[in-house]
Amino acid sequence: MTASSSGPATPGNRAGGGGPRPHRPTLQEVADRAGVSLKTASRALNREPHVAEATGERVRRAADELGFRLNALARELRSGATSTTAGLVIGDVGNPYYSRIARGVEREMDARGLQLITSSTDDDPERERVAVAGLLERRVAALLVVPSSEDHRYLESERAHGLPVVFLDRPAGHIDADTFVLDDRAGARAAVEHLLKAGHERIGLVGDFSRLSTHRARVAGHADAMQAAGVQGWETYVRADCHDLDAAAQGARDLLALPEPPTALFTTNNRCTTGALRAVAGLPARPEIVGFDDFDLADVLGVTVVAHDPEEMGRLAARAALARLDGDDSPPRTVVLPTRLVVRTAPGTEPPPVRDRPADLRSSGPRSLAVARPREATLLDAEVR
Amino acid sequence: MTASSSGPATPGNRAGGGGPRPHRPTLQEVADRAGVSLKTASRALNREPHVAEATGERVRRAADELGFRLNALARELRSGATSTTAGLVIGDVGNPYYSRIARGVEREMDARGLQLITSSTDDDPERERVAVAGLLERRVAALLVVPSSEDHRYLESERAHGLPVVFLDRPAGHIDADTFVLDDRAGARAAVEHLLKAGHERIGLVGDFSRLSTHRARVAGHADAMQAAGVQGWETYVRADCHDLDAAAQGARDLLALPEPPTALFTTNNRCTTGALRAVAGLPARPEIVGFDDFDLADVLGVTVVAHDPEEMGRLAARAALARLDGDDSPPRTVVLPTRLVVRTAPGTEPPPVRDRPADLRSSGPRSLAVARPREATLLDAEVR
DNA sequence: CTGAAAGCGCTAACAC
DNA sequence: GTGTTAGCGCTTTCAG
Repeated sequence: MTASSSGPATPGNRAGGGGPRPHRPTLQEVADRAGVSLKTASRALNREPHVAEATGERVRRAADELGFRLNALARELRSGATSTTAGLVIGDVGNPYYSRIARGVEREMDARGLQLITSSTDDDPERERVAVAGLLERRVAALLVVPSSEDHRYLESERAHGLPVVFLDRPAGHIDADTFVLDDRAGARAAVEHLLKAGHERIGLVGDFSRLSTHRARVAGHADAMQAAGVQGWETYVRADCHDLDAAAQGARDLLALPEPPTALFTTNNRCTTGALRAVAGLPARPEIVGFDDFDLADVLGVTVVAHDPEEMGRLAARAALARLDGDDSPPRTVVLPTRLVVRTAPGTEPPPVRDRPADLRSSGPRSLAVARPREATLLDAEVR
Repeated sequence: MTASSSGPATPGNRAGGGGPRPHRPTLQEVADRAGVSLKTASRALNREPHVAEATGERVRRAADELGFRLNALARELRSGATSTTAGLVIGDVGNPYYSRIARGVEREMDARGLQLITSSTDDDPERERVAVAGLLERRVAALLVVPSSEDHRYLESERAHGLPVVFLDRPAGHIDADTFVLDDRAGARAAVEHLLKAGHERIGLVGDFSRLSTHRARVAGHADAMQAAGVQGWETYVRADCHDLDAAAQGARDLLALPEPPTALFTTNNRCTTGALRAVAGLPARPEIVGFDDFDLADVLGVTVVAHDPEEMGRLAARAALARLDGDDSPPRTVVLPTRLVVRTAPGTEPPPVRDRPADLRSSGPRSLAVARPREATLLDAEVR
């Protein structure tokens, strides 16, 4: 897409030229104009007590006339070690999953008067490092991170210096800090058990980067279900490293092109689900799809999903960080948030017949509203394949 | 959703208690430890020239040992009027439309070394005011705003003080500043003409808050098409103020419950489209839907949309802001980005027969890749209903 | 190549 | 209720 514009662009002289950049008024100038001391002006503008009504009014008028704004940089430098910002490092704000996390975090921080600086890393460990460094220099009051890297020892000293550090979505490496994750393994297991109960045996898996712990945990859950059902050779049907829609669609197509193609797919996140749905759209024999992550049109499309609430995860993580700021010095905890299998039927599609399965499988139906058990970072252990 | 956690929360003493908050090392301490002056330490850590290799190395080692981080607040306070942050004010990061804008802005700012502070306003003018004030105090290097309020004169003095201010998605009020908007009116007109050409006459409209200029412009485009086709009484089929999915679904249901229900719907943004799709899912006679904004599963669902690229809009706006920072002092411009009608057919659905329409209508088909014409904020004039 | 002094804009701590 | 003094942590300026 291109666009026309109604004015020619001037090359521009580097380093903040651009016409006369007028002077920004300082507090001292406001004070002078109002005929008071610097400190009185400060008090008036910060609406501190012990300022006469008339004086305060005069100062505020002077400030308005000058177009004055308090300088938060100076205020925060002077009055403490941390700024009134919080930092959030995620994979990609453009991805609905992360953007809902961001929304939840933002709401809580906003309620506390903190503005949120968000950085997307595209799940690149190096970019995570750079983003975090920037936030630390900026003296954020709290730091929330969806880890891409494997080792977060570099944040240990920050924690020791009193910075609240909270991890989301994936456990951090080699650091003992507050962490909020989903019950990836149980959620995935429930999804695959659902497909097994519906009579499927050749169940394909389309997943994200294999280096991501969430991916590994979800594959582990898939394996749990398959092994419990006594299904062999499921590893053939696993396609990982599908990080975008096209890769996911291709992964799904590859699976369906196998000599004995899968009759169902488990897609391990929202992008994989969308990609797979594209791949199977219009196919005569559309395989059944169960996806991890709920999405807006899943009900319309009748797609069964492993649902959870990313915004809530963001809120909880933010609240934990704020509690630390308020002096909570209890030991770091890992909170495992439950998932919920939401079974849906494609419109105009008869649900496939449910074949009888062994009892051990039948007993473990959808984990509706399962209560999370605390688990200490065991998700990292999910080593499968 | 609830979750259990593995540790009790302590109420916490206000104001940054939380165990012994150790001292954060300063540059002076690093310098002392390395046995150099403060200024030499500064030069070494900022990798400025004129520092002996050995000296630099010694300083950086001392910094590492102390866990030192430069303080961006202090640096930026000392070295200029603006920080290395940029501000973005949008409706809701959790909404894919805005989050893609945010992504585009973030990419450009990141390339320039600016971190992005994002605030969601829920399209509330008062919250816009508060968010902007916070960003200004923080001395953001540039400010990008999706306007919720009607009057942005309060930003004129900031612009005069040299702050690049750019508006996105909707024109600002009473201020002459760079603006990037969509060709809402033409896009809407193309959408409705498409439906008219397909033989529909009773075309419902489900839209957002009527106070939003984008809504008004899209209704105007709807009106353009209806009037050109000589269709009367279309106003009966307009439902506005559907700001969330439920409201949109309800709006669609209301329309379909009319004595003479519409046979097609034009939904004026992604939320309205999703809501309407929910409302019509499973209906025996599903009305045809054309939506403003493309979305991930539109192809799978076979929904015709008015497509455009929010991320690109974000990038362009960010680039314009950065150009101003680099001294571009050309007159403010308004860039109208084109939309593109993407026609899709629902899977398993025969496209409805195309009735013959008057020639004036046939001549104005889908505006595929229409080139935008510059327009000076005329979108605000879209007064319909 | 290195250092000493000054001060960015504001608030803390104490006067008065 | 108001003013004075000092200084947050760093970079700038100017000397060596």
